[in-house]
Amino acid sequence: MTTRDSGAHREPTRNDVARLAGVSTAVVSYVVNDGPRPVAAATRARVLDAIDKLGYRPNTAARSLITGRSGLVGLIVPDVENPYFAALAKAVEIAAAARGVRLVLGQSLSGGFLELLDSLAGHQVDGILTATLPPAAFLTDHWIGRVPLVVVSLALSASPVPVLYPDYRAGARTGVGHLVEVHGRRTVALVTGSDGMDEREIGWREALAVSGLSPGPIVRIPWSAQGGAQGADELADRHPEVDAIFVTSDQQAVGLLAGLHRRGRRVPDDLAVVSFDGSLAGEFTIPGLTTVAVPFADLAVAALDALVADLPQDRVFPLGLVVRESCGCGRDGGQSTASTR
Amino acid sequence: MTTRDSGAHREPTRNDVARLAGVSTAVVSYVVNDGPRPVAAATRARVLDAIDKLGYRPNTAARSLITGRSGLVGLIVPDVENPYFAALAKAVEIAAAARGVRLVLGQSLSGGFLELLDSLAGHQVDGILTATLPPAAFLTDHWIGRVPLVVVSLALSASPVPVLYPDYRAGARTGVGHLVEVHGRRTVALVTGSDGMDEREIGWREALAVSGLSPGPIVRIPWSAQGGAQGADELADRHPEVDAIFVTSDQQAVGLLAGLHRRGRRVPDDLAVVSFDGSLAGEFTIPGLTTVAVPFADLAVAALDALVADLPQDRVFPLGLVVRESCGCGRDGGQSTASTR
DNA sequence: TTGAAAGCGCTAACAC
DNA sequence: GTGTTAGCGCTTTCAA
Repeated sequence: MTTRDSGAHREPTRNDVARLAGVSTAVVSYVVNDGPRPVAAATRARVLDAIDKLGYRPNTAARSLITGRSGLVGLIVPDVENPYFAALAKAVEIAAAARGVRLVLGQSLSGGFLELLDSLAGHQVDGILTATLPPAAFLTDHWIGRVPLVVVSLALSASPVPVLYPDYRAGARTGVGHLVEVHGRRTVALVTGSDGMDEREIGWREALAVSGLSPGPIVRIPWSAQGGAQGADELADRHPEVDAIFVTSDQQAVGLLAGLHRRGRRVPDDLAVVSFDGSLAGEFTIPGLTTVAVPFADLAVAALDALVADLPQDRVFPLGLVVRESCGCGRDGGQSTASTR
Repeated sequence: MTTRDSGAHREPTRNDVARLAGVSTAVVSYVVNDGPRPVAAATRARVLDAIDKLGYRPNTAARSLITGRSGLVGLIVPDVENPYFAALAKAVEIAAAARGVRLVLGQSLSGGFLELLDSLAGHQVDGILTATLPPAAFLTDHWIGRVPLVVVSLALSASPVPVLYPDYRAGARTGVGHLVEVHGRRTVALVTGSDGMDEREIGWREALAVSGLSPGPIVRIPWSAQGGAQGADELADRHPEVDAIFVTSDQQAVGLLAGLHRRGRRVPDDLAVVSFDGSLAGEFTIPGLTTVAVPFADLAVAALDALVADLPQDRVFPLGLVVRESCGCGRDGGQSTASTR
């Protein structure tokens, strides 16, 4: 019933393989790593055979000790259960797997950010992706020159490490523009998780300004569905004039939709809603959530590239608009897409 | 702007620390590991000081080479973006972090299960938790005696490795029982992702039998929100007599709710719905989803225990009922809980 | 209480 | 094409 027979099965090593194949250990390495020296076909076959017989599996810890590379990358997110970070983690894991790299996951909710970094670095990860904002002082003082670090999905300016993120500003413009131009909404509220002016807020202002509209009310709430529900209450109570809402995350939108429903405000008839993320959370809401979609896969691939190639440049990614019903588009509007402008 | 100055900063090693502190490398180990030999307070202070000055961080790969333990555990899930597995991954990461262990995440969607296992084992993980069902032959033939493996959240019988899972059967009984006993529903359909009789189906049958009811229709759909929407169509089209639904996952329930809404069936008035999981997905649906809740945290802690202690026993965990509105309980029913019977 | 040294499994010169 | 061998950074036995 138990899994480990405590030592009964010592894992076979390169030595065992060499012995069984009747070759030197170096040759085993050459075969396993496909280099750096050539190996005769017959020899290679013998080695492969021995590997198979023994069930030999290279010890990456030992390899890592020499090469300095572990084939591990760290990903730090606040909370994987959050649909946004779940989508990100999924994409990063896929991109990493495609490179033969494994993902070490760390949640910043379960420990200090710095401890997490140290722990990951101690495990010899080849690099760390963080979607949690590192302490500002930390970035400049402590980390430079250590494990490659890339900040992903956070719009940091003047960062000492590479930063890759969706174009929050253009994305917000797209979403709000849709509300205004396609659906003719005039008073677009912003329901945001940010506690200060951020890129999405700027985009929201810009889209409104382009159409000669002034900004609607701003409702600041936590980055959660719960927060969205609060936002619905605040809007219903204090801003009856609002005819559309741009909300900064799908998760907040889910709570917002539920809250508006409870308050008897109909979406999209009374209030049109456009959200931000393109996560699974908004796929089957009632009504379906129109959302500005982050290109998770592209972001993940590029972030990993930045990590392994150690590319210095920041990158910004264009977003698409996933049109469902909450904006006022009919069911037949389907899931069409328009990219950010 | 870049992170790594290519060799400019060699990571300090135990040797550097020893030299700076004027002690032998062994002493550094004693200090770092707090054993196995005692160290004089003054010496320890010098070592600690040197560690701090140098920013020394033990290389776990090297340590792992000797000790055979890496401080890494693998977690295999089909897809982290799925709210159920996201909840599981979150709980496991938290439980692991509490033990000073890091989580290596593998998604079985992005590669073969066996390759994933081999890859994780190659990285010297101390054990592997899998929420993806391993190939049956594999479990018996290939793995025993290798890295400790624990199957989590899958009800396998007669497994050669430890299996930990929520009590699907009793959980289903609780959910269906609530529909029947509290809300007096008589025709309870089962909307399930399983393609054969599973524990949840048995529980559903049992709960119905207890009340002298015969099983309602069974609708088999994929484990996705999309699948739930299909289920709603099938129910609306072919089973108008149904007055309640027990659905096997929150994610399916989300799609089901949306589908029923689209078809004009009111929940809970026309149809009461109880789901299974207790994930975030059902928290802000319209109406709020009543769901049988998996104790993710307990499961995660126990699974890790099983892994490190190499405990042979299977374990089954009781579930609670999170009561919201989809079952017919009023809003004031609140989020009360009842445990599985 | 401290130090010297063997060696964990592997890679990659370097020699043949 | 293949073999020999010096370490990678670390733990731990054994001796001092």
